[in-house]
Amino acid sequence: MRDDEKPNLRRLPLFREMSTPTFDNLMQIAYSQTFPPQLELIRQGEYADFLHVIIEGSVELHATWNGRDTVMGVVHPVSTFILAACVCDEPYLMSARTRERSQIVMIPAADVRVALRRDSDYAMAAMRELAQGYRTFVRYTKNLKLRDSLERLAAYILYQSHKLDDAASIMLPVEKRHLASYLGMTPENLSRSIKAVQEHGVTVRGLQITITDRARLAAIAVPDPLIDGPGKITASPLPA
Amino acid sequence: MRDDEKPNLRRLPLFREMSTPTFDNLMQIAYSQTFPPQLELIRQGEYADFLHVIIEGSVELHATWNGRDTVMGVVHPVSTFILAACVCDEPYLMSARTRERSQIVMIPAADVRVALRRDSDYAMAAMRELAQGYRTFVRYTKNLKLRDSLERLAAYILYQSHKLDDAASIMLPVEKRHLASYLGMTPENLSRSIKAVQEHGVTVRGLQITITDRARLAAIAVPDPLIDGPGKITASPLPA
DNA sequence: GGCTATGATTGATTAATATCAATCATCCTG
DNA sequence: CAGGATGATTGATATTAATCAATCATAGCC
Repeated sequence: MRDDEKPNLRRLPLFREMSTPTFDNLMQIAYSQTFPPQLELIRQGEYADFLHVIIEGSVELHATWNGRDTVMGVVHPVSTFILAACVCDEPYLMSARTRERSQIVMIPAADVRVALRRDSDYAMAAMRELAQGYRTFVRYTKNLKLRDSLERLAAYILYQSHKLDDAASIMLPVEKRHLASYLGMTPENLSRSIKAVQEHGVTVRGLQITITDRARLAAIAVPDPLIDGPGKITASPLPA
Repeated sequence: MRDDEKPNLRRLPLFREMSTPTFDNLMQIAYSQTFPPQLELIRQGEYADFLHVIIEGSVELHATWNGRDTVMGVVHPVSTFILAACVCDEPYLMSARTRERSQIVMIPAADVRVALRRDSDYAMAAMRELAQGYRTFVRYTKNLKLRDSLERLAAYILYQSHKLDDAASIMLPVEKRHLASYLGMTPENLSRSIKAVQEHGVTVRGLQITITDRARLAAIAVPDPLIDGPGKITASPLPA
């Protein structure tokens, strides 16, 4: 991989605190690659060969069973994914595909495990990353189990706005049918929920959503940091 | 805490590989307590004061929002819970209550964090525990999003049997309404699903469930280790 | 510009699940 | 043993969400 890409990685929480020799060693065997859109990077069930770090673009995590498919999350730069599978040396539980042209750094999982054993600061960072990821998933599950679909949409809008300093207007970062799947509903249902939520302090035009009455929207969403997350402080990590 | 309780803890993956001084030090400040049934040990939103280890009994993890409540999991001996909150030094995302009279060892979270920094083997073990817990939650979420309620019940029965060496007959380990909540449905709905599943290779009397035709049941459940877990190999860890 | 592919929306319908109300077991207790 | 609590079940109904089918935008693209 190119030298000018390394500082980006070095800034990541997972790599920030590791020793320089360990980092340089990992970087020598890591390689960087740019993938076209819609490419399946990882298929669930395969063994974890590489820790992936997304540098540019975005990657969607999804899961399949018995012919059905659901979006589990989206990973944005700069963060790692499928750390858990690498640590456990077990099969991936989710698949991953690029949503757009994306640059990914891949580090062989075996080398990651060696580095973890050798560098305790690195292990601490990995531990924190996994703990964050664990909590992200607990919140996601609470959202699914405790809110119905209209409430989930309202909370999603409110949270997206909150991440942007409570901006009144936001653009949906993904196609609507992918958002629908992520929120645990069908595209048709999302369409109707979008119509319904416009009775509660929101106007929608295409992918642009404007909050006209935050209090009314919040009355539906009942935002809660124990579900929606801490706000604009950190990027959400999503290992696997 | 009593000396004769320590070997039980020492056997835990999380404590097995740590150095003896670190372990002894932690044990000096840890204390063991027996709680009555139905006692709220942890309330979601509070800050993580203690890492909890369950020695005897069982503990239910649940989550609350806007007056609704849902069961997120059950923890059995010997395992830890709410590790993630301790590691992150952030509020608990779930509440925990004893299901029966239970013995719990509590280790101050601050001391756990110190021990993690000092003992890299301990950090490695915590990392693995968190990775396992993360994966457990990914599977749980996949189950909720990809299967409908009858399929979830069928998979649950099949998996409980599988954990007991494919025993033909199992006893439900929890009250039905708690199982219903865990499986993401109402008690009434579980009742009807139990009736429905008896058309597919199962007979139920009270809490006892007998599989009469495994293939027929599997045709509904479509068991998958990427959702249901690895089988009878390990106890499922559930930190937080 | 018209054509085509893709995704979004809408309407009609069905299926799944929740809710409400009542009854039925079961167990515990006095 | 009767009475009372608790949880399970059942039936009727309402709500929610999924499915099916069609239409509608939009964005390339020739």
